[in-house]
Amino acid sequence: MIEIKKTDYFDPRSIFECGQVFRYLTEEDGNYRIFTGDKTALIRKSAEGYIIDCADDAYFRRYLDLDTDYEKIIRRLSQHVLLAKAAQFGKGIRILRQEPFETLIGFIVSANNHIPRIKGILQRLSNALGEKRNYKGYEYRAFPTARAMAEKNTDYYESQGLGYRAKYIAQTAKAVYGGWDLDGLCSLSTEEARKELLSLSGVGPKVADCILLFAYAKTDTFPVDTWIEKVYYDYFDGKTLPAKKISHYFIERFGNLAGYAQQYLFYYKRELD
DNA sequence: AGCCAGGTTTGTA
DNA sequence: TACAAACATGGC
Repeated sequence: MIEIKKTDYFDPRSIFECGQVFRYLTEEDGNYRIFTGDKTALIRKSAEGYIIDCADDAYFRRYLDLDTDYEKIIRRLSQHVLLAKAAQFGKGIRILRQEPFETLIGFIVSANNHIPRIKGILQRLSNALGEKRNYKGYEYRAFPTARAMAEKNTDYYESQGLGYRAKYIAQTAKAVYGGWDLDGLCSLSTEEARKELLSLSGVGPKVADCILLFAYAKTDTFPVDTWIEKVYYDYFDGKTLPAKKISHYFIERFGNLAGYAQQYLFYYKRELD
């Protein structure tokens, strides 16, 4: 169990609804039930702030990025007028450190897809292929292992409603099970790790950047999707630019804070439009 | 009813 | 290298 004192810089709604993660449930009382790998936790409000009910404090402390100083990050980003506004709006966000394989599969599924549907697909896959787990009487499924996913073929994933992504998922799961070294990316530079990820089926520039940011905490990345394109058009330049150049534009300005900037801008745009 | 989604792949010049 | 079309599905 982890206790978090009331602070501006931890808000479950912002953290889980900001688009970085797809495996969580909101409960009627406003609690968040979260899943990562084969673990679960319940985040609930308390008089002093929040309680993280979980079996492994050290794991969730890292997962929730509790040892990073977000006040400092926001102060630095706030030199830019729009980012000051966006960061103020999303100040409760924390960039999760998610499981690499789960993040990889999740963001392949995310391509050209709606967030509610992505969540549904990942839940279905977990229910079908994930191992049963139990925490304090709460039954749930782990995210499927690479092995479990590699045992299924394209046809299976099509039957699960993955559409044309079925092939990418089948191929990439087999690659990882066959020894493609996800863990090895930790020790690579952002640029090198990105290049490696791009060799996987279904992983293009945007998905690679999301994996680097949300699983490896490589914050010198700036994933560009349709929403961020709108942000750039509406607030920065008044014209469209290729995704690669938009990404470059923000990384030049914000360096290793670019990833945080991206999340604040994404959340701001998506919630306010 | 139709648009569109946290894009990638494939084909073409 | 750069750009366009094709791509499955279902939530809204």
